[in-house]
Amino acid sequence: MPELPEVETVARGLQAAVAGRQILRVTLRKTDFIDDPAVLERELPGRHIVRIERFGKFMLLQLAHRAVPEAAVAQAAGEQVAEALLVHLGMTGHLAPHFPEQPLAKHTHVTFALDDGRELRYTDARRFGRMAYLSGRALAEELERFGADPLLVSGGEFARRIHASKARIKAVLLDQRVLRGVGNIYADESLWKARIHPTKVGARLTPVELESLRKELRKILLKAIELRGSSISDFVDAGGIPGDYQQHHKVYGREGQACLRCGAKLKRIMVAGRSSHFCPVCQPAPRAAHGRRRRQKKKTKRNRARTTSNG
DNA sequence: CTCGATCCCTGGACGC
DNA sequence: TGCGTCCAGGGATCGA
Repeated sequence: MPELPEVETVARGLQAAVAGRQILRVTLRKTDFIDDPAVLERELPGRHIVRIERFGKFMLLQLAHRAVPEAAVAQAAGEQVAEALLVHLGMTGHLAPHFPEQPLAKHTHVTFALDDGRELRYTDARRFGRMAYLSGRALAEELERFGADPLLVSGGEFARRIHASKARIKAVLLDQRVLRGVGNIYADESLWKARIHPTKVGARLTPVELESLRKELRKILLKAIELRGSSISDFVDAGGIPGDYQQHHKVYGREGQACLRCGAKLKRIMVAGRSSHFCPVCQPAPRAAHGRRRRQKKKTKRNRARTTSNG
């Protein structure tokens, strides 16, 4: 299941393989995962793929009407992208270049014919992915929906974002509006490393927990990128090669096995509709959320000045 | 704002 | 061998 490290791996592979190429033709088959198929057919032929980068769990294929010299691309890095093809791999999406004589894989739904004779093919058995051509204001607005990149976010911003949520930390980590790119595997792995129970409320994390979580999450993501992602189910990179990080999973998929830190039996529970793997000893359960009586003796009413407002 | 439930979709695991 | 059932989960959506 592609999360940040897997998408980063694919994006890097595509950057090396097809950046600079021109799209000549677009062939669509099933299209229910495409925002507006007609727009793809109308806009993409003739476009040049300037650069491919990752944005959260999306790949951004930056496009232009004419070829852009490499030096100019490097110089423009980080600037506002004018137009792009957004590709989300969902659970089973693959995007990779092929030679036209290679047989079409099952569930190939989109083919881009390139100017060097190859084809960029998108396959997605379950079609949980998404594809959209966006430009200008619409593109900017789409990208603004997402939170901070967990590799780049500062300690202050990370703390502010997590602390702003009353949801359980597992749900917060999976919320793409808070952080972009974290999915189920890396959420569980980072919580285990930081010794935080998945049902602990985000707003109740201590400063120490927040900083530990940010640093461990970052380290885990970087290590996973280095190993080209986790290949469980059927993830492979743009060159068809699986990743190796699944060998390093400490809790994900290890329900019932021994915690590698304390030996306790790892557990799995559902949080926010997703299975969550954790160590019941290393990651102690938070105190019941409703246990907020006690201590109110005679303080009675202090300041009732809480704004009921919102934002 | 946050929650759970439901849906999307197919392949793989499992039981018989 | 084959069939039915359950499960995996990112994200959208809906009602509570």
